Formats: sequence, structure tokens, C-alpha cells
Amino acid sequence: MKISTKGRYGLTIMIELAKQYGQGPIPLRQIAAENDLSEAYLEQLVSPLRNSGLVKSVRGAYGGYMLSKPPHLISAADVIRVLEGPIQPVEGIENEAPPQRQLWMGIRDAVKNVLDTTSLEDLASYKEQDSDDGYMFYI
Amino acid sequence: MKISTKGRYGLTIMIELAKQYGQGPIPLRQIAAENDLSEAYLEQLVSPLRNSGLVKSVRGAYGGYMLSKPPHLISAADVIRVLEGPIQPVEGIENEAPPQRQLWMGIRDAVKNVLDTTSLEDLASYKEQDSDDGYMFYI
DNA sequence: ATATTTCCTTCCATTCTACTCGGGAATGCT
DNA sequence: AGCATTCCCGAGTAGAATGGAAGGAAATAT
Repeated sequence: MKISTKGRYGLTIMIELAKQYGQGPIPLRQIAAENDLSEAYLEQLVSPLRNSGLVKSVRGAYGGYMLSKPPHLISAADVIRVLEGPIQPVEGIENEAPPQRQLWMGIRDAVKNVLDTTSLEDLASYKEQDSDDGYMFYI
Repeated sequence: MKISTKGRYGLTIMIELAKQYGQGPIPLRQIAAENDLSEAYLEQLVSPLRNSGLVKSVRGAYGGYMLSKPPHLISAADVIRVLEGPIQPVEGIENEAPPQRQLWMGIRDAVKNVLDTTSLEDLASYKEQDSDDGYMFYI
């Protein structure tokens, strides 16, 4: 029940690109440095993002990556789907017995709903709202 | 973003035990046969379920496993937590930047809500409701 | 005594994860 | 033209997780 670093770092890339949307291509090196991540690894993640059409690239000096659409038109679900595959809590849900099937579909829909209703703009323009203090991380 | 066979098969065990709750100990062999699963593998899964107190065991001939509480008092979340660990879409959520943190917590709460509100009784007494035909499995 | 069943440990093949590395191709700057 | 920068692409790799298999010991009913 995990989203791997593929989805996590991929989302980080997309949020950085969203923050600087409209300011020309952003090199991966910068994103890697700011988030303390491996540039070579990010390279592998951005490749499917480009193939799927979510980002555009410019090669050469002063090149980099940019979103191919405004941040409010790209959802977290779009990014996760490209990097982690279809949103589904189990493989082969159609072969499961009806009770389990109903459960997995419920989970899938709940997750999908959160990811679908969160845009890159939401994530990039995030402002601290009310305090998280006391909120439990593990449940 | 997956629940492995540990959680899935473990839930299958628990649902079978729920169906036959109050009818004495059920051997794993029977559950394995009915669901076409490896008995040796189920053995490994039921061990943590016993250690956590969700099931009780009776050794020897005519022995087996049984729920330690009525099915309506055990949630799917109880089972998944024992076999898959804490319900969390990413590791180390507290180290994530606030925007991502908010997203992961939203997903976690959504999943937790579905699992918490589904009891073994719900799963064991499942009756076909309205048709699933045409419902998409992959989204 | 024997069959059954849980209990416990170890081992194994395969796949996934999270990278690293090396090199090639395009582009801008001087 | 030459050089630095940056994307692009494939291969390799150590470690962990997955999904089991195997063997034997201990308990219990008949």
C-alpha cells in the first residue's frame, strides 16, 4: 500500500515546474539541487512524463523542462498514473470475489477522488493553513 | 500503491473465519482448498494474525483457527494493518514538504475511512446488490 | 499409536526499488 | 569553431520485498 519514490519525486518535479510555469525551461539540475535528490534518477522519472505529454523539453544549454499545460489543468492523478501505473489497490481486481472486489473498488475510488481533485496549482500555491501540530502521522 | 497478497489472502482467511464464526475451529487446509491458495503460505500469514490477537488457534486433530471476536467487531483495517503495516501511502510522511504532506494525508484518511467502516461481517454476509456490469476496473 | 493440525525456522527464485554510470545528441554562448 | 550545458538513452547493480516451498517439532482427538 505504498506510492514509491517514482511517484513522489515525479510529483516533486511537477510541483517545481508548476511554481515556475511560464518562466521558460527549468533544468533538472536545479530541481535536484533544491530538493536534495539525485539528478540522474530524476532524469529517469521525467522521461515517461515527457512521453506522456505532461511536460515538454528543450535540449541544450539553457534548456530544461516545462509543463505542457497550465498547472490547474494537470492533476496529481495524471502524474501518479504515468509513473506508478493505473490507480488500483490490488492487481486483477476483476478476479476477486465480490466482497473483496467491492472493498478494493471503494478504496480505489477514494484514492482516485483525492488525486483527481488536487491540481498542480493547488500543490504549487500551497499556503500554510491551520496548524498541523498534534496531527498523527501514523494511524 | 498496492496491497500485496499478504493483505489480500489474509483478508480471505478472515472472511472465511467470519462466515463460520461460532462453529468451532476451522483448519487452514479447508480455507486453502476452497480458495485455491497454498496452505503453507497461508500458514505464514495467519501467524501474525494470531500474535496480534485477532484470531485464536486450537492445535491438533480437529483443530484450526477462529476469530477471537465477533465479525462485526473486526474491521478490514485491523487485518490490513497487521499484515501490511500502518496504513500510509508513503514512508516518512512527516519529512515531506507541506503540500505533498497534505496530499498523502488526504489519501491516507480516505483509505483508512473505507477500511475502518468495513467489518468482517459486512464482507462475510455480502449479498449481490446491483449489477456491476459496465463498471470499469481500471481508472 | 496414529492422523491431524498448528507452530517455527530456514531457504529459494523472481521481481521491484532506487539508484549509478557511460555515452550520445542537441543547443546556446563566446 | 569550440565549449559548456542539458536532454536523451540503455545498461548495470545492491538490496529489499514478494510469494512461496520444505522440514520438522509439538499438541490433540480418536
